[in-house]
Amino acid sequence: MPDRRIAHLDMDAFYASVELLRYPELRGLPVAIGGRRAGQPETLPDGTRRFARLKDYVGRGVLTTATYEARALGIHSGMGTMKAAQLAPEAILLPVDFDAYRHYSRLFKAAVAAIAPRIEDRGIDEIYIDLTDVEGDSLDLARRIKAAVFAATGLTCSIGITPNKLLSKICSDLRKPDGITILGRDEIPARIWPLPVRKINGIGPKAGEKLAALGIHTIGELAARERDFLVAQFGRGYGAWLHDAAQGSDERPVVTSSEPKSISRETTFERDLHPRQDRAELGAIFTALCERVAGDLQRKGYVGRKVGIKLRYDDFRTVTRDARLPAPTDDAATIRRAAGECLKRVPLDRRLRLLGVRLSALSRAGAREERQEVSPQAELPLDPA
DNA sequence: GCAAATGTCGCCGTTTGA
DNA sequence: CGGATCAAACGGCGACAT
Repeated sequence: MPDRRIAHLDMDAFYASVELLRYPELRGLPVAIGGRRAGQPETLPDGTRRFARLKDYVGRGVLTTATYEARALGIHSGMGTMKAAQLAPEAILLPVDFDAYRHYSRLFKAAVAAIAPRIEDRGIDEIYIDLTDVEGDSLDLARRIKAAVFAATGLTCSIGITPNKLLSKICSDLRKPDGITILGRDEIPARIWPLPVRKINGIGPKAGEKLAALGIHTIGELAARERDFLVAQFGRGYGAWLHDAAQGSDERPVVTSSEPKSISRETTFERDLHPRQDRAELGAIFTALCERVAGDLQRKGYVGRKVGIKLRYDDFRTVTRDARLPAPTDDAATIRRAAGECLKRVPLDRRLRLLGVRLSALSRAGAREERQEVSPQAELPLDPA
């Protein structure tokens, strides 16, 4: 099996960059994008716009993106908006507009597809591209793809090209923004091994901390460990995977189509709510979540057979419960009843900050389920009767 | 008195079917 | 009739990702 040629493309500060397309006067300024009703910009009679500042924000939201100017001030995605406001009170704050981001997402993906059709979707702002059978030099292709994306959207991206997804994902991040990084197997020791283990997609906070406790900080240090040692520390599956990843080996194919496994809605309340004191309010929120999930299912044409709930207590502990339905559904009232049953199985002795509803075990709504085998009577070999 | 929303996957203990 | 067994399914949950 000859080496593949896989690209990972990552849009630069995607949400923020889309916002800059419509508010060009913000270019060069620190700008952060935050959830909910972060103040909509207001247009003055003379046509100039007034923007909300981070310091004006009150609430419990987090930032989803920030421009590179804002990042220079210590702001990053996932950071509490209130906390970011302390670091950069004068930075501009904009609300998210997912419809706009989805629009530009489609545009950039279509532009890439015109050059290389084997694309794996990885969320709204990144993709893997299988370039193995595409004509042309890697650097040339990277330039062509970036030019096509810019022509279609006015947005820049960063690209890594290597023999597999693992390495390409690392590389697309090495020269950001607007960068290209091409790397062959022979360059792994020099370019990959010096990097921190956390650069590997799949090593998160927990594994990173455990590795650090073992004195393993760089990918090279991980690569130097015996496979058996890692298996002993992390278990058969994950230990072996860590070993392979550190060597830069990864055979996962580029997957060009997939079906959703679950559809969910969740919400964090303005303030923590008490299951008894705020019963009515919680009930209304719960019902609304079920209606929204049902709407999502219907719009996307799915029915689900498993209903699940998720709740987060005021101390941030999270619990889930789910239950199988007798038949798949996309009906809000049916979902609401099942979710209510799940809720009864969970201790409701303290305040809640979040509630969520999920449907899984999905199937397409259109295709009339072929009847389940229903002849339990016929096969009870343990019953001599 | 704080840390969003949505989704996937793997592990593990328990239940169930045979 | 009861016990033992094994695999699949289920349910809870943590880790990780964007």
